[in-house]
Amino acid sequence: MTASTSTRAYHHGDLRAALVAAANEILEEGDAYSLRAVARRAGVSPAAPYRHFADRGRLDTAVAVGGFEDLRRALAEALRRVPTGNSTEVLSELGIAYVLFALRRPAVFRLMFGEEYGGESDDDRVQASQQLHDVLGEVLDGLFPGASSPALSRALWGVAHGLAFLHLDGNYPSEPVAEVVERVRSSVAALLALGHRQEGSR
Amino acid sequence: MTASTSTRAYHHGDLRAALVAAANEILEEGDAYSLRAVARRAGVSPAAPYRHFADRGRLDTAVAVGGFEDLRRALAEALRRVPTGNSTEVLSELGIAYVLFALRRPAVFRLMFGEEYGGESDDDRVQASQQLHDVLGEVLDGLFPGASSPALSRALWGVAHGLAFLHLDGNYPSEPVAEVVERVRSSVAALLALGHRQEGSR
DNA sequence: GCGGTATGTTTACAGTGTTCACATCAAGCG
DNA sequence: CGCTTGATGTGAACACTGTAAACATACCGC
Repeated sequence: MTASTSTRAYHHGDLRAALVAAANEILEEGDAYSLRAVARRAGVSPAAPYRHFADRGRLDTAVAVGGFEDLRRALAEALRRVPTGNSTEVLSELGIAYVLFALRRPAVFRLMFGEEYGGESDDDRVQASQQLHDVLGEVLDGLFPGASSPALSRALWGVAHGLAFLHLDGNYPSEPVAEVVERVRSSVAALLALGHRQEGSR
Repeated sequence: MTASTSTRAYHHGDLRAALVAAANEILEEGDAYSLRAVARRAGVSPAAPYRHFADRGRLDTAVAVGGFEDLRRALAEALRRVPTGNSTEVLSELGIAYVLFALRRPAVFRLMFGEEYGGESDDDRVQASQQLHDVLGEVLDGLFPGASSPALSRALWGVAHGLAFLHLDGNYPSEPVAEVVERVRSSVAALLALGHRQEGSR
């Protein structure tokens, strides 16, 4: 009745989920993150996680995948909040949600994009982020019918992603939030205004 | 007669520089990166680096700062290669140089942006990346006189930064290089074309 | 030449990822 | 019902890491 995932309940009752949860707690509290610390918080021995994850990297991947789902939810919610049709506002709101997510859960965000796990090409992490990319593509398709292209969605994701990292890395202050929001908004606006000026060159 | 840096030559002859060099070697060869590994490659004891860096994090910072300088050089060179005046091409070339740098030295690039060293606010790393930011700002000022704004330079750096990370993280294949170049170019183009369409919305 | 200080070494400790032999529990089959 | 069997967790162990402290040494200014 409880869970129905592949790994259900034996001794502990879905460790693996408990481990991922513990990892998120540690990351959010800013405590030192390690396989052992996660195991400790979940109340199991240091070797226990190895029954569910081949690697410390695999645990990281699981946490990252969860983060991607959360991020996707955050973006979807932002979309619901904004009046549809106004492309500038929609794009701004998406970018803002993206950056704010990064600032709200910096450690998870870093885990999501930080380290590449040398593992196989079927890496869940890549797949999860690909899904996110697809969502953005659909939104753009709705905003700019006909003009939507992988190139465009790439570029816009790039802006949000880049801005998020620049904040995380201390290039811009993360406080107060209102300023961050304004920074993202003005960046998107500047970008959208750019096309006009392009003519002048040559 | 040899060097004239703050830390000159005592026993070893400018360790610190040797350590940073060793670190870069290790990172570029993809070997396991650690304080001890760096010390080993420099031929000194594991404790020796502590005479030059308070922390492993400080070593990382030094490596990152070096990376920022290299990146700035790479961008400057790209600027020299491109016919001035054509804004689209200049921006494309800059973005390409940025992304290619990330792909050429992925580990260093990750070190530059990956982990935040909780240290003081006068972090060299932040300062070095700020310099990079300023350079981009000047270029934009030349390209779009009057229209240049922090917002614009933020956005454009964001694009390059985001694209670089998306490649590094496996969302896009890093080979062949020609495809990467094309991907960056088309992203920039799509972005610059965006402003035109904006009118249609309302 | 001498003393002091910058530099490097040795030794040591706690913490990490990982492995392996072992214990235990759930469940299914006889 | 009892036994095997495989999935799950434990304990002890190994090599490695970052870091600290006490010690050694070489350079430099006096």
